[in-house]
Amino acid sequence: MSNADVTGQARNALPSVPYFSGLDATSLEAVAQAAVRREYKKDEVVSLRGEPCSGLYVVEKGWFKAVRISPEGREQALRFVGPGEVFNEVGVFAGTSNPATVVALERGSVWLIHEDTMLQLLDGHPRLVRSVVEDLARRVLHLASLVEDLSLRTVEARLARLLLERADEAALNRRRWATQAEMAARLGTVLEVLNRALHRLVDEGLIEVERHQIRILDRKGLRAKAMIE
Amino acid sequence: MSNADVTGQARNALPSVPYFSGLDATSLEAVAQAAVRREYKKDEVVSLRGEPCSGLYVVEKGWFKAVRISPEGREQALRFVGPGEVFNEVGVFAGTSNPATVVALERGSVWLIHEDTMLQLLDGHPRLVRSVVEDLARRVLHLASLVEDLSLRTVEARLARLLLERADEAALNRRRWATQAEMAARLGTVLEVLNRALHRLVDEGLIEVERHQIRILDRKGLRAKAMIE
DNA sequence: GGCCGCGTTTGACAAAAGTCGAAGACACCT
DNA sequence: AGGTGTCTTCGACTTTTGTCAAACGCGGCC
Repeated sequence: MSNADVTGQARNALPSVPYFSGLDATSLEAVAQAAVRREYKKDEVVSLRGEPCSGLYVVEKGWFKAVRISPEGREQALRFVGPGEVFNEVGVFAGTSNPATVVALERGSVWLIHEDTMLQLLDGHPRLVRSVVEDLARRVLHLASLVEDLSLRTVEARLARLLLERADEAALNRRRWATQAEMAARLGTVLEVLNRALHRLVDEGLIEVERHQIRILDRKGLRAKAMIE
Repeated sequence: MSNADVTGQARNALPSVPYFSGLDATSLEAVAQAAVRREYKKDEVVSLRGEPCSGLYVVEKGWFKAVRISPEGREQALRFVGPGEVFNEVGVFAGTSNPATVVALERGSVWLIHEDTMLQLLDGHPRLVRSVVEDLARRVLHLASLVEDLSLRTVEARLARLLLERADEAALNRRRWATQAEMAARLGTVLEVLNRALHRLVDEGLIEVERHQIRILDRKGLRAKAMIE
């Protein structure tokens, strides 16, 4: 594929990304010119924590996770990122190395934009500034809740919260990669503990677990477990 | 004290705050006009988590802590804030309610700036934008490390890290309000657990605890405990 | 169909963290 | 100097979480 084709693809894909929605045609073109496409297979590492900042990533296709890993190999997921979302912003805007290790959960692709491009773009693009600032503020909010969860709630309560939060209607459809091990990493615990917590909720009749979905039977009961308020 | 006097004070104090260092005279004047001064006694609540966003706070004097509190009353400190620093930015820039409860650790004072003032200021002030964006990115970084700590490290390892991080030279001077209970809240545990961890480090000859300072005897040993790398 | 691999489930156990109750030490106030 | 309240220290105990090892189930592949 020629260079021009790739830029054309970028020109096509980027405007629909919420992050860049406020950009004028000229700037979008500049970003599209500067964007590089990358593809990843399941479990491939996109960026490694501590490495020199590689730039801003925009997800085109597939899902990715950002994690911190302990010396012993335990994993804490910081976030999961899907199509249209952006990651590694923190490294770019704090001017530091990559803030987390990012791994592909399935086959997927991203656009990589060099940090200088982003930093320059910040001047004179008020709508982009708003996007960036709001995005960062929301990330702080999300991490603060994660801290609160880890520090003040049991695994069971965290699980109940997760289920309530992510279940539209009465059921939560699990993606192919959303195994119990991934859920455990998200909640900051291990597979076995999560599994037991899940079954305790089943035994109490609050949820029902099936092949690729979890059904919520008793929202009120879950809320009590979640220790909301 | 008259209104003019108060504004004069603000005009005097704000330019030395790093956050506002990039602002031109006209904008600084606008901020000074809009700033309200507040005083707090020890343990007074400055802003309450979940309440409508009260604006951006700039610390003039004293120390404050931002915390999340569980229904049972356990406390997780998110950060400690001192003179020249800013808090509640996240509520302002995410457009949400107050992200955390903030309490005065000692007698102190702040300047309160209404959120609209800040949001308007963002347009056309590139240096302020840089400050804000970098500040938020650093806050994300800090919380990510806190998450990593809580999830992947024992209390003892967290304590060792805290000591290494905050001990300039070989000693760490504790402020009057830095009791073991506050340290415990910072590390996400309770008084007794922290106390025991502290004494384990003493017994192993890594540190020495005195009235208002902690002396580090063996940096290398501490680093091993901290599980760095 | 039978084998293989991944994800799930289970039990027994170990370790870390949290709770309760109480006593000691110290700093500050009168 | 004595008393009071906060901060610190300690012991015994409970609960929660993590580890290890093994079996099970289901789907895809030869």
